[in-house]
Amino acid sequence: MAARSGVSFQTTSKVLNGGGSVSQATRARILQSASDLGYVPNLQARSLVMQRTQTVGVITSDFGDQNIGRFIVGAEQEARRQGYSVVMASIEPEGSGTEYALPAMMERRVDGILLAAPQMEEDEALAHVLDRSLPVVSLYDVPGGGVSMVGSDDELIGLLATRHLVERGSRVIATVIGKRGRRVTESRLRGYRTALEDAGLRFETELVEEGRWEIAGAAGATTRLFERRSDISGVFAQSDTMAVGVLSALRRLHKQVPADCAVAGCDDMEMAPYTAPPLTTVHVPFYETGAEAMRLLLNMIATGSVAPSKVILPVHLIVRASSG
Amino acid sequence: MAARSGVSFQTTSKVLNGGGSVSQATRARILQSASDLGYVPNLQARSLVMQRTQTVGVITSDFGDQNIGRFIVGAEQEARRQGYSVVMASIEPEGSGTEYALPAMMERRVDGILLAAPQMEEDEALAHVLDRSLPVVSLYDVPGGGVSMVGSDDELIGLLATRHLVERGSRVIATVIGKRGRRVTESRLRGYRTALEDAGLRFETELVEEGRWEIAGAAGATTRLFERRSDISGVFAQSDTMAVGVLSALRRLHKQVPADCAVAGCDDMEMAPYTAPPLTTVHVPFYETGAEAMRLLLNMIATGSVAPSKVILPVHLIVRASSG
DNA sequence: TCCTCCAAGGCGAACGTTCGCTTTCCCGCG
DNA sequence: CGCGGGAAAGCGAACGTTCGCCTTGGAGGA
Repeated sequence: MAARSGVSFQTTSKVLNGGGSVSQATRARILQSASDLGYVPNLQARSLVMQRTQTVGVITSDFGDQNIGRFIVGAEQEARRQGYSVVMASIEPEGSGTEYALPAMMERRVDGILLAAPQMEEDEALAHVLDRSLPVVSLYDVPGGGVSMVGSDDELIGLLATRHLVERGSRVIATVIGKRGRRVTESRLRGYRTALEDAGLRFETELVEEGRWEIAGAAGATTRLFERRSDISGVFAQSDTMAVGVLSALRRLHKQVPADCAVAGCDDMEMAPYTAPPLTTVHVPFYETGAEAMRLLLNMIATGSVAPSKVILPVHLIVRASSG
Repeated sequence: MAARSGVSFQTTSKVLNGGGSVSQATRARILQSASDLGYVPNLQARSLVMQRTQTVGVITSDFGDQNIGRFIVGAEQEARRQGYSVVMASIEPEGSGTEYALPAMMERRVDGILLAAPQMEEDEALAHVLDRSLPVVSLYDVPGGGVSMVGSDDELIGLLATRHLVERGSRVIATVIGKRGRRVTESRLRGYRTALEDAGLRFETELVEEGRWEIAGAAGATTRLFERRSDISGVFAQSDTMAVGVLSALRRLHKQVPADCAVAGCDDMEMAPYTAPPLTTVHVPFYETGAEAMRLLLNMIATGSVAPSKVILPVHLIVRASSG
């Protein structure tokens, strides 16, 4: 292409990204032959010399999951707006990511990494790997800290939902929780407990059942709860997906919602207004969280800073018929 | 690192990817200092000389969408299994992808592209851009053809669902369709029509309403359908998501499902067994479709072939309470 | 007339690899 | 003792860029 317009290839480079001084005539000539020949710049070569790839890595557990999907849409769109591309790696639910995803990202020389996989909380090796002065933002807790985080106040989420159930008159309130031991689970559980105690109600472990974030799991958990205690008049599910399982189990038990038992979830999934009955929930801004996380990451990349920070996005209660 | 173990960097290359002949002693020495120094190979440089990036591009409309999310999980996992990374670009619902996503992929010199965005059907410029002898597989129709496709038989999907409604005794069967003009929509509609005519029922345009793939849209469509015809006793929704909207609207109209009106959807989303009542649907193997598409793409890359082919994956009816 | 200056463009190096060839050295054989 | 051969390692080039610096040539001023 340089040959075709009769100049050195360095001059074409000057034209294509604005630097140097080139006369109007040759500039036009180069641009012309570039489009004639269908020239496509090679980002590999460019980033080899520039030492930056304009690419960020996103490590995620499962974008089949609605919430994580929305995180990622937000993140990807923000990256695109700022001229970055996104390389994705999803890791198995049990996998740590340390052994595959992270090395793959490093080999590709990504400029930064966005972590969107809850199971990385449990990966102790992670903190060690991440010390490499590469900007990293996570949507979940990371062992050892030192990594920036963007998320919502999970304790507040549990508190808002449970307090609402209390205020509408439920006195025996159960909760279906996610995976035990995970930070999200424990925080939301703490909020639930605080709301109960604020209202002078006792926290009882027999009112807590594990649904493992699954619909079927939540349905089973609900059945078990009612086997133990038939006087339950409110259930807080730690996700809307699980709330669907709760509603389904309550139908099978011939409980009227909300007359016999109110239900509240959290996350505010797309279908929440269309469940039977429509689901009371706490809205969590997944899309915004993803976008904000990416914004933070790109900012760290631009400024070269690696100082960890923490951003908390607001949540709010949405009351619908399942508790109204 | 070469310096540290006292050999030329070319020799280290031989060690690291098995070629050439290197003595045990130096091999060990090199491996040792590689791990000491935390050496990470640079894929940019490698692919610059190798002329292949071990990366495929995935262009998608929205992984917030459950179905597309599952496509992509399948595709990503298959890519990973074969040692490929995935670069993602999502395009706006109205956007064509031609102006942003494709150039971005070409600049990154991906080895192949997987198209997972239904709106690309409408992009006439696309066929032109794709002629570049790069392997491409699409999950949706692409104008101009010449691109490999993996998907399901959408006409059969419409046929199975509608025929089931006929067989269970519904005589006036309406359908809530996706976005008009899109191939999926038209194919599923054709299946619906065929099933009706096979049973000697008339196809009536007043029994067809557009839900635009949205829950709210489907709820509105259902309301409009019943305003026109109160004798509808069966509804086929072109997606399970829309079926949720249909069920929600029927509740508001105080119609019993399935007694007054049966409902069937398609896609078999995760929540289908937990709607009220559980949803009859046609299972579509999204995960497998994504995996199969990626398998086909990587195979085209490996063999250097660009001959378009077409793979159709099987679907089957799942009967649940909404029609049972 | 000669010097200076600036615009336009060229040149060489570097980024981190792979690959094909060449060189070195030692060993065994005739 | 000389020679061939093979294992081990080095060397140079190439991939497609960016960047800093150098060269050229013409215009303008003293």
